[in-house]
Amino acid sequence: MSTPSTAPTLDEVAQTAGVSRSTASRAINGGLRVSPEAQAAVDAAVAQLGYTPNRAARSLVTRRTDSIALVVPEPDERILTDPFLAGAMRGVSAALAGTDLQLVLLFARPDEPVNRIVRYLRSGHVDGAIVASHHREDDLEEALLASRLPAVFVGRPFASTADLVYVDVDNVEGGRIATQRLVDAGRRRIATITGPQDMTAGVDRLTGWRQALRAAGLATDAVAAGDFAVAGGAAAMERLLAEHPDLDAVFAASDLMAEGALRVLTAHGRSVPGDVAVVGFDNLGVAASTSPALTTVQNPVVEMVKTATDLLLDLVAGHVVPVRPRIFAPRLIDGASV
Amino acid sequence: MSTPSTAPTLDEVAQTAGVSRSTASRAINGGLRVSPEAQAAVDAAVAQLGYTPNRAARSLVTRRTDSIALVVPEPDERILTDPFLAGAMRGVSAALAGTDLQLVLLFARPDEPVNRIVRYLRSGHVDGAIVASHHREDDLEEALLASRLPAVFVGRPFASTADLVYVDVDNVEGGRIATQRLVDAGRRRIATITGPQDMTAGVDRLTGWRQALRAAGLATDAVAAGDFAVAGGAAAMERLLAEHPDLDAVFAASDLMAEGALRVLTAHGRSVPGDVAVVGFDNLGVAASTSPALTTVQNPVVEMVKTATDLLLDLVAGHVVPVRPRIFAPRLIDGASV
DNA sequence: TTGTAAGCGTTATCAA
DNA sequence: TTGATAACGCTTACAA
Repeated sequence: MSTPSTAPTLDEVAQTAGVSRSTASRAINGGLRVSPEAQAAVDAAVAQLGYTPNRAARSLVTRRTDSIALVVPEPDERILTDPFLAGAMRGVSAALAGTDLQLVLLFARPDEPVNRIVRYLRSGHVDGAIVASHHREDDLEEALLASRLPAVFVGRPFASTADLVYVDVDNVEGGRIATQRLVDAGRRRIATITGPQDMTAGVDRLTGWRQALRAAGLATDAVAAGDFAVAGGAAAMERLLAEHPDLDAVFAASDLMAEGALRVLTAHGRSVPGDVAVVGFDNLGVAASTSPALTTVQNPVVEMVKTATDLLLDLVAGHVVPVRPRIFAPRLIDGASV
Repeated sequence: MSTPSTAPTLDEVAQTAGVSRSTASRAINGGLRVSPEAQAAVDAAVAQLGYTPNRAARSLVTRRTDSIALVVPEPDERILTDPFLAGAMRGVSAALAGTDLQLVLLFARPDEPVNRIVRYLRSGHVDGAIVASHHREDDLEEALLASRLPAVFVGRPFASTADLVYVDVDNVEGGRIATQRLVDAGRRRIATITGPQDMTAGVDRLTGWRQALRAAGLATDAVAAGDFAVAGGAAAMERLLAEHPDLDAVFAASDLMAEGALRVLTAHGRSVPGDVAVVGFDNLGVAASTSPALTTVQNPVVEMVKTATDLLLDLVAGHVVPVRPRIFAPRLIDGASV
């Protein structure tokens, strides 16, 4: 009669404890309205049998899964090694530390229809979702909105912003203060290496760069497209040097790209900051370890994502959450590259 | 009567399609033994209602969840930005691409009892688990073994190896060929920067280094402990230079540590490879972008994890999988640092 | 090929 | 405080 291959059920716990299934259930879930004796008996039975509640059965009736998703675009090298994603994971993880919620990481593979992810999200596997660093063509936004699943975006979405809850750093302002720093340092030929233009962070930081230059009456034609990664930054720097050999400063929209730019500048015999000043963006570990250390803009990813998670938990709990962006202020971090 | 707030159920689909619930179920799950007409009617109903099966209900009866876990030690900066984890994710993701299985990333937080993770794994949320880069004190090994959940380890576990399925690269051999390369290049004072000694990869690579040096009759006393990360590698290099100023080569047990070492060497005015030759380990993107590019050892993480995932899927399917390690051969990659 | 009916393991309602 | 009992939404023999 001993079949240890099957996991123990609530019924067996109840039987072992000598109480009814309902009492056992109550004892296990907080122990409200259950006598000390019954509680003790159930606790003992649980320990003895090594009982673990079956989540499927539980969530079938409670309609909760006690896990939330972090949706990330594609599982490629660039995304996965970007400190932004690392920060996002740490933020979620930190926000979930107190609770007994689990984090589920979902990759929205670019080669598959977005509705695969949406189907997964809708099928009741998670109570809510945090969507990070999505691209324009994703249109996860409408799909999620339509699904009515509690969701919070990290980074301003392209569309439907009126109905979506999101957190973000003020990327325009970030680009502006980064560039202003270069202007203040007396630089006059200031280039930029942009982020992907299908992400709002890429677009906004470029806008900030432009604003600062216009305000200073400087030219805004030295632009090279990057992809937030090191190699892309290096390639962009090569192009900039070829097309604008007179440049005396560069604002790179990510520290990784700035790192690539530094290498290229060094290889071309341009000293930093002597010949060319460089400002990056993110300050997520990379900036401090380049040489020279980068002057950069603080991107408070961990705090942002922590906030996003807290918001999501509120939504999941059914609380009313005002639908307005939570915008974090960027802050200039001084390094030795300006 | 229209309550769009509740998700449509199989019953509604069946009703709309004019068939029984079982026929609807069959049509949705592969369509075996269902007439073309019924199939068409069900398909239409599904589309019209936007039906998604409730996973909890389904897995309650099938006892499958169609998702597998990737268990990673702690969500700290070091782990998250390590290309190893990125490679692992890509490997799992690639292996899962054909299937409709989902990847669930789980962090085994170090400050919490390991049985939290085990409880989660046991509670029926996933069909199996891949455990990557675990530490000695984790004792996830016994816990998982006891839980009878299908599991495959990436990286040789410390204990119970007889009963565990795992994949790994031959780290001893990797450390050996890396060091042999330095010996062959005529280096005689060869130091090493080790990985964490609570991980088998760290221990084994050090063993390989020692083997090569002993075989060559060289001293094995220039050892500095690192942590696989850049900063740790840099600190270790500083110590090595202080204690063994005569060293002419370094084997770093990871490319990230090698990168840190390169910086320190440069800062101390030691040329690479002129004064000091350097060999790293991993070749997961970092090696190619340092200057000089690193000579390193290929760590086939993506393939390894892909294999691990395939094994796991076999286990989950109930196939008999021989319990023996799958060991991948390391390969020396030539850079310009030797 | 189709439908009936019996669960899967929980939680929640309600009377005792 | 406790214990029957009825869901929750689905799959799957089994019978038709």
